[in-house]
Order: sequence, then structure tokens, then C-alpha cells
Amino acid sequence: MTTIRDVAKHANVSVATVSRVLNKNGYVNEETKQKVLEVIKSLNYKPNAVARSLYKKSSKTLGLILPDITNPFFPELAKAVEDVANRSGYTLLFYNSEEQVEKEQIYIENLKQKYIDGVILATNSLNKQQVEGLEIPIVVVDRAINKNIPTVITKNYEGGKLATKYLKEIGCRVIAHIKGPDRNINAEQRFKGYIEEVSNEPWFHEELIIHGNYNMRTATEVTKKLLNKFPEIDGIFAGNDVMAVGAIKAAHQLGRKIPDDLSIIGFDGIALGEMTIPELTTIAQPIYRMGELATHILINLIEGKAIKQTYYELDIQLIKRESTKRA
Amino acid sequence: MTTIRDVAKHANVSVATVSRVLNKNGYVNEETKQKVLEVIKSLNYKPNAVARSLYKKSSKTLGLILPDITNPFFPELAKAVEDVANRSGYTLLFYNSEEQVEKEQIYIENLKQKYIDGVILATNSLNKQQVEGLEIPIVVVDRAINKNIPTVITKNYEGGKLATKYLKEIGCRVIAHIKGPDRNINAEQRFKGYIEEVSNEPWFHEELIIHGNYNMRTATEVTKKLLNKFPEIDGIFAGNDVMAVGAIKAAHQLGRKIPDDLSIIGFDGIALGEMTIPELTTIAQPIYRMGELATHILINLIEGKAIKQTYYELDIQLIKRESTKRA
DNA sequence: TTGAAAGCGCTAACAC
DNA sequence: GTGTTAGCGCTTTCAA
Repeated sequence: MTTIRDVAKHANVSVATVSRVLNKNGYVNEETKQKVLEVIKSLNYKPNAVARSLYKKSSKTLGLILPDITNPFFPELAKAVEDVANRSGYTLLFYNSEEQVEKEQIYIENLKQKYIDGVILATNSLNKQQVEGLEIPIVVVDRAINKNIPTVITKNYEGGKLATKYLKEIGCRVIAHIKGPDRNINAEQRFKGYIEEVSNEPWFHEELIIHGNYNMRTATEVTKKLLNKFPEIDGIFAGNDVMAVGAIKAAHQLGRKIPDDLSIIGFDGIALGEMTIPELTTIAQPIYRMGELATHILINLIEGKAIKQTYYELDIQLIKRESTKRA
Repeated sequence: MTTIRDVAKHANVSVATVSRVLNKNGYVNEETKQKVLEVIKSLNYKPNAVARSLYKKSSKTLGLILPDITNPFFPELAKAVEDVANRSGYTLLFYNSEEQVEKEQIYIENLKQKYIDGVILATNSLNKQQVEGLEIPIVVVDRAINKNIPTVITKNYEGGKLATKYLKEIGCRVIAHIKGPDRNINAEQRFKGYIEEVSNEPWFHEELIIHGNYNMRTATEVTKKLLNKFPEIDGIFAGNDVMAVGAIKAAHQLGRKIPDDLSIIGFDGIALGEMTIPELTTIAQPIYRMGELATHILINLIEGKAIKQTYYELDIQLIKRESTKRA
């Protein structure tokens, strides 16, 4: 391995000078500079990032903590984060927390020991105190913890309302909801949006709300039971796209025609929604934009740049496809 | 930040002693040890990983370079890699190369500068020389480069044969193939397996082979053209599941009934295959197992442990679901 | 404009 | 058993 010492020796200068040309700071004579640059090239020297980190107490690395990389929403997000991080010269440490608090806490200890510069976190498990105790810049994404913590989410409540209202508009008379995990704040918001729209309806009752755990297989099972018990249901708002797909499967297995007998709307706007038959009507979040924005904010925070705003609730968008009736 | 010096001072010992209890090596009196442990706890001291890396020239970190995290095959793989790495005390640096050689090369330089201990690589772009020039333990996964490089792949050729043979068995008379990217070695192998089974068939001609680029939308388009041109096609082997889903969509749009008019088989065994209607018959790779095995091999390589074998071609498995006729 | 040297926090060889 | 110290490769202060 060739070090800064080797370069210095070959160029007949001190390591300080080499360091100066490496970091483009301090005075260094044009000629010496050229010489050093030459030697660097000929020796194919690359500065050691670890040594630099030790001194600088910074590693040009971001941590990305995701609850489940297997849920298609998160790879789309991760791609955006990676894109922006890389373009800004940061690398990405990736953690899959599987929604386990203990894992998250271990990860975070790990991050601190490595002089990681900042963290992008999607979690329900950590609370405000825990996050603020981190002493590391952090941006929370997808699942808000607290308004004082930099955050990028979307209008989940409005989205839930919009989805439900749309089902009403196209003529659905009994609308059920497949809810995500209780402890998940965005599932809760989407659910509240639904409630807002249906609680005064004469047909509404609590049993129209079922729990699908943001997971296809569970959603299929519970939807089948639901449709068997209440065949009058003609609209389903699923808390995410994956569960909506599960609901489509359930309907199909029971011989219910979509969208003629039953309209289904999801939430997320993941690519999967265009792969199903019928294609999925959904409330789309700007997933790439979320990752991009979160990473920008984080990097600005790290680099001490001015930031106008650190709490974002991005707009969602109704995408009409084939799983819902025409209005 | 509290350092080893602080601990030493508070415990009235030298840093060497603290280091000894930290690393559980060298002699240290039980009492002193307890004292040190106490101080560590009371100060909430965590050793600095960067300083340790600098000395050890190792960072307990693995690099994971994937071509496209957005392709559902890779998150499933990444999950396995992350699981095993974490369980063995390694963290994971994640790179999304988007199939670009330049990006991969930048990433790899990066890795070396950070004392990354090893790399898991899924790529077509790098050749044998480039990989061997790395001077870092590496395991290639999903896409073989060379038999001398540690590798975990599956029997792509056999899989291609098996898929095609199965379509013949269930009575398909004209079988098309949607091929993955030309430069992708696994796409090539699957294609060869297909060819082996069909090249002597009287109905076979070159135009039954179309290019779908491992991508759903492209696959839908080309399949529609194909089916319009050759309506006699009653079986399609798609080079991966995502393209198979694209083919299902195409068939659906053209009003072809699956599996009655047309049987479709994919390759990969990703979770998506169970989400579609009809559910996808496929040649399943043991995706989790691939990631797990690759990571184990890599860690053994890094830690200098004995390894019986470094080139694995895992078995694939035919999973019969609804997109193909019954035999 | 350049160099010597201290120091980032840790490990390990060597001395006692 | 324990301490002293050099050194991992780099940056930056200070002096020249």
C-alpha cells in the first residue's frame, strides 16, 4: 500500500505539502504541485479514508436504516438515497432493522463508533428521546416521530381521505379498510383519513376495518374472511399497495369481479401496482422524491448549510388505473 | 467523546490494560479487569472503530455491489447478505451500480480506501482481470465471471432446459423465449438451455426469441408484437419473473387466456410470482440461500478459515403454479 | 511557500 | 500482570 509518505519521498517534499495539494488548501507552489501530482499518478496513490476519518472525526458515510428491504417501497427509496449520497461524495451503510428496536439500537451504536456523519431512518420503534439522544444529524423518512426531528413524509391522512372519497365518488356503497400495523404512524394516519370519510355513513360499522400488517399474504386471508362475512362490500381501501394486491387475489379467489363487483384502491405507488391484473388504482407517494429530499436535507445538516425547512409533508396523488370503477 | 485514555485514567491503569480487557487478550488480573469493566460501563465508553481500523487495516465491513436494487431479486438477496454479515459482526456498505462499469470502478476504489474487508459483487461489467486486480477477498453472486473467482450462482442452463422441457411436457407446441440482456451471463445460460430443448423441433425458428432486457415494460411490449405476429405460440419461457409478469400482461391485453391458450413460465422465484393473477409458474432459485452462502464464503475467506469449496452452482427448482397448464 | 511535529484513538511489541 | 511507547496514515498548527 502506498502512503502519503511514499509520495512525499518520491516528490522530495514533506507530507504536509502532499496533504496540501491533496486537499487543495494552503499555499503550494505551482511547480511543486505539478511534481506532487505527477508522483501521485505514477504511484497510483489513493489517500487512506480511514486515517482521514480518524483525524477529521467524519467518514463521508451515511447510515440508512430501513425496516424491511423486502417491501418494494423501500428499495425504491433506497435507490434515491444512494443516488444522491453518491453524487455528493457520501457512501451508504445499509441496515435492515426488521422492525426490531434492539437491532436499531445496536446499529446506531455502530454508527457512532464509525464516525458516520448522519442517518436516514425509517422506523416506528425509536422514540423522540432516543433519536435526539443520538448526537448525530438524522432525517426521518416515511414514518414521522416528532415535528422537531427533520422529517420527510407524505400527506397520509389526506391520502386516506382521498382514497375513500374517491371510492364513494365512483359509487361504492360499503367501503372496507385494510389497515397497516397499529404501531405504524403512517398506517394510523391513512386509517384516520378513511374514518373521517365513512364514520357518518349509515352503512359504517367497526367490522369493516381489518388488519393486514402491510403484508400480502395476511391481506389475502383477512380479505377473504371479510368478503365472506359482508358480501355487500363493494369498495376496499388498502393501507398499502402490497395489501391491495392481496385483496385483489382474495377477490379473485372468491370470484368477485374487479372493478365491476368490487373496487380496490391501494397506497404507495410502487412499481408493483402496474404489474398486476387489473392494474392497481392507488394513492401514489413521490417515493424517489422522498429519498432524494431526505438525503439532501441530511447532507445540508451535516455540512452546516442553511436549510429553509426540515419538516416536509409531500403531496400525494391519486392514480386511477383498472382496479376501480370509472366514475 | 470518551476515549480509552479516559477509561485508563479513571481506572488507574494504562491504556494497554484497558485494551487488553476490551479485546480479551493478554493477561489481566481479575480484579483490575472488573474495575476496568466498571469504568467502561459508568463512562458508557465505546471503542472507536475508526482508530481500530486504522491500526488493524480492517474495518469489519463488507461491500455489497448490486446492479439494480429496484429489481425484486436483489432486495431478497441483500436481506440475506445483511442478515449473515450482521450476525458475524460485519456491517454492510451498499452500492447500486446501475450496471455502469465506471460506477463500479469508483465504488471499488472507495472500498479499498476504507479498508473494507471484502466484497459481494453481482455484475457483468467487470472482467476477470479487474476482479483479480482488486487485492480484496471477493465473492461473485448471481452472475459468474470466472471459475477461479469465488462464486455463488445457480444452474441457469439446467433451469432454462427444465423450464422449456416442462412447457413441452404439458403440451405446448410452439414455445417462445424472452431473453434477458445479451451481456448478462445468466441470461445467456438460460437461453442456451432453451435452445438445447427446441433447436431440433420442427416448429422452431429464430424469431421465437425476443429481447426483454429483464424488465417488465419492455417484456410486455415485445410479447404483444410477438403474439400478434405468431399467434400459434402457446408457451413462453421468460428469462426472469419480472418479464414473465410482463408477458402475462401482454397476453391479457390481447385477450389470450392463461394457461388455457398460453402457458407462461418465469425464472427466479421472487415473491412477486405469488402476487400475480394467475400465480406464476417459475424456475426458483434459492435466493436467500445464495446470499447467505456467498456471505459465509466471503467471511471465511477474510478470516482465513478453511473452505472446502468456493464455486457453487446451486440447484434450481420447478415451482408449478397457475400460469401453466396442468400436465 | 514549505517542513517538523503533534495528535486523531487504538493495538501490540517490548520491557519490567 | 502491567506500563511505556511506537506507529497505523492522515491533517494541521506553528515556525522557519
